[in-house]
Amino acid sequence: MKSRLPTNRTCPGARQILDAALEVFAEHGYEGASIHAIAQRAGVSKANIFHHYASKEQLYLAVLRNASRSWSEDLAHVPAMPGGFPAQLQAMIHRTLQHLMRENAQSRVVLREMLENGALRGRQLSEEVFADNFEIETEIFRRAQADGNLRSGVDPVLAWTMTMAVCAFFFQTRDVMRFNPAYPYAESPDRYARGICDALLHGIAAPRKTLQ
Amino acid sequence: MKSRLPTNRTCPGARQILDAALEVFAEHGYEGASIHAIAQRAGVSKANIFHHYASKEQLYLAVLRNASRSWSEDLAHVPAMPGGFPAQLQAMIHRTLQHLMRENAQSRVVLREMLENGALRGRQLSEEVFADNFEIETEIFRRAQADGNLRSGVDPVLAWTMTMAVCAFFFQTRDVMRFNPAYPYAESPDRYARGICDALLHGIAAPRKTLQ
DNA sequence: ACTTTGACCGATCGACCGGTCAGTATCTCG
DNA sequence: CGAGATACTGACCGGTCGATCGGTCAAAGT
Repeated sequence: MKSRLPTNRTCPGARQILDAALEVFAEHGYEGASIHAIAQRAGVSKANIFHHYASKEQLYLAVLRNASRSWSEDLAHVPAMPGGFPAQLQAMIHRTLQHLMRENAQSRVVLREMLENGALRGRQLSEEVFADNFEIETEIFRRAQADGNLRSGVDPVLAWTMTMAVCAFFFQTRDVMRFNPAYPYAESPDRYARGICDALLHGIAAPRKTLQ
Repeated sequence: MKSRLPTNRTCPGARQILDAALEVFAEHGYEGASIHAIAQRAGVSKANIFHHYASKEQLYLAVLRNASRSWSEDLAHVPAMPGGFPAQLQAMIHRTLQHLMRENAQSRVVLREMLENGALRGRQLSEEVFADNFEIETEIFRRAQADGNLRSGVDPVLAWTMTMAVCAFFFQTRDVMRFNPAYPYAESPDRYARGICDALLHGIAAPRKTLQ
């Protein structure tokens, strides 16, 4: 009988297939990824893939699920980190950037899934994951506002959005920006994180001279 | 003989094909878009597409070129807008968000092309467009810093990056966020633009009480 | 020792892919 | 009225797609 899920944790073949599928999906997208290419990279036969996963879509969903879990696990305990609000924001940016770059393929698949809203493939899945992380991470900003560390006029949701946006944008444009000599951050994400954090906290407008 | 470029400005068929291709490419990506689907949406035969465009890739590049030109034209005269730096930043954010949403399909194709760096399809093209807009738009921040309106500790390039990031992120996550009741901005981009602009200018950190 | 089970494979299916080609309709120019 | 160029089409090509088939093989159960 055909198994609908990776049958066993210790089954080596299914894991190899999942890893290979992650890379191929990340590189070519869902439609551009062929089962043949995945099978080749995994070193198994094409038919074996359909033995472990019911269809291409199920395999893709398994990859998405894996990536989402990895993201949640990696970012979950940021709220519990020590230090004041600036230190936590710094940690959040640093962690997010680091995860995006270390788990490059996973990040690419997830981000791509969000852009392609038209396809209903992993929409519910990404909504769930997004909502989960949204809940956890905005809590940091809400608490900071309650503690008087986030400016009272700023919506915590907006602050979270900006933080995530600068991280995602860096990751997405990095490969293009790398060849732009006027953009110095492609190779130094740490410097980017520090600059972003400072600008986010204290703003980019010059202080009013009348008050200085 | 087969024409390698859209032969004539006034030829109606080529224009219909280009429009249909834009939508299909935006919806399914390069690999997922089939010539058959494009032909159907354009109301022409499949072979006719290859009469006006030498190949699927040439058609895609024409779509990309069109989208890039549209973007540049729409955003080019932001630097010349009247008002101080805050007003210009506001205008830049507003214009960018508005263009992303009005030219939804074009924006989606361009953004997708940047994420898929692996494919060398329109990489050179997107690099050129990116570099062009980069040059024009960062100039706003450089001039603001020279005029003493951008805080001296902030890199103009970083300020531009943050501005573009929040716009792109809003556009990309909008369809997912729409179903998140805790996210109030999906349906009100103007409110988002104002909030972002304020937070960017004045920061999200609470003012030091010792100095207040 | 015999059966069952699940991992795995080569061969193959029908559908669809990008692309070609011969041929037709339409228009322009002389 | 032709002659030639262009817009356009239906039929078709080789190849690849996701998916299925019958079958092999080694390990586990009894």
